[in-house]
Amino acid sequence: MGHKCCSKQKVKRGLWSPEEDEKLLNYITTHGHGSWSTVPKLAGLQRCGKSCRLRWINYLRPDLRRGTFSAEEEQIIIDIHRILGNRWAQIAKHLPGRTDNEVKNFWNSCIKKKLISQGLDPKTHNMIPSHERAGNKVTRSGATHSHQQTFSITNVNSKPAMEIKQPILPLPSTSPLNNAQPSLLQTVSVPTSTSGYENPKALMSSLQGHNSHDPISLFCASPIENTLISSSSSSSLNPYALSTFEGNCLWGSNAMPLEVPSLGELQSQEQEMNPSNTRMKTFNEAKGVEDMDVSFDSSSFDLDSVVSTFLSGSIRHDLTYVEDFAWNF
DNA sequence: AAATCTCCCAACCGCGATTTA
DNA sequence: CTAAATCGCGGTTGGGAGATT
Repeated sequence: MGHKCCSKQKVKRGLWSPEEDEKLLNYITTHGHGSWSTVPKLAGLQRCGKSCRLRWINYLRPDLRRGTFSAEEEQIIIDIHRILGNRWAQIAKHLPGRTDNEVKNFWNSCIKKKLISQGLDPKTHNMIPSHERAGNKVTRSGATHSHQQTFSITNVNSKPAMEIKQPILPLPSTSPLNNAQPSLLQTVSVPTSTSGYENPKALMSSLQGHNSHDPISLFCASPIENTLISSSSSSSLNPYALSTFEGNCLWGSNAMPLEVPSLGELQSQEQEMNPSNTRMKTFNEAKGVEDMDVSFDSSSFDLDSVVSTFLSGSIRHDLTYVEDFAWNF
């Protein structure tokens, strides 16, 4: 049975021969792929367009990196997976020259096992309770909350500061974040006057003065995150990790959801200040790096910018997070 | 040395989203 | 506006290579 998309023609399947690779490579380098469905015919291949596309993306593209993943790449995958879950394409975007397929395979064959051997649930990135760890069995539920220590961000109205005593998500002991940034485990005190939240810039300034190099704390405390968590777009996040957010961060024991501007409100503020600017800019874009496509629409929020910020903070310590966000508040 | 097992990765499949006619 | 075509993504599979028995 062939693919639906090319059921009319006879198509070859399975591994690609060097001759086929050459044909496809030659065709695309001279003509570009255009419509993938026409590529096989024009390139003289008995393959379906879908297969050609996959072969190009995963193997023939000249900008592919290939080879074993570095420790840094591995940590990036783990860090982003903790936030996004199995969003391989999104994760791969942060690893130049790597494909989603490659990242997925690497996760399934290596990282997953490594996390399990460290007693971590690869879905939630939380510790697996010892009684569930026997035989390396990883249960889908149950491991989520048990080893999470509660920390709270107190209600704006009840206390003058919020405290973050734990990283919002547990980091593996091997995480460079743990080594490089002991401040992760320190208390962060951030003035949380109402005006501070009405003016995101003020909040950012507060954060800049307090542990501004702490990605996790800022990740938790930023108005953007609060928006994410409290909006329907939270489905973009790793649902397992998200339960951690909900259980221990914003809706924890004595915590109340913070009153922060919604994304829409932030956008309109942005528009008021700079009406010609229809998009928010990421740090990368502002620096002229490849467009990361972080345009916003009314219903969803692209996590790339958050992840970029998260990563930039964990990798580069020479810039403040306020700079990294570059929200143009 | 042969048979069997295990692991890895390239490729396939199905589905939802987006684009096009 | 709608249906068809196309694209892109994530889950899964199957075969080859190396390890083990």
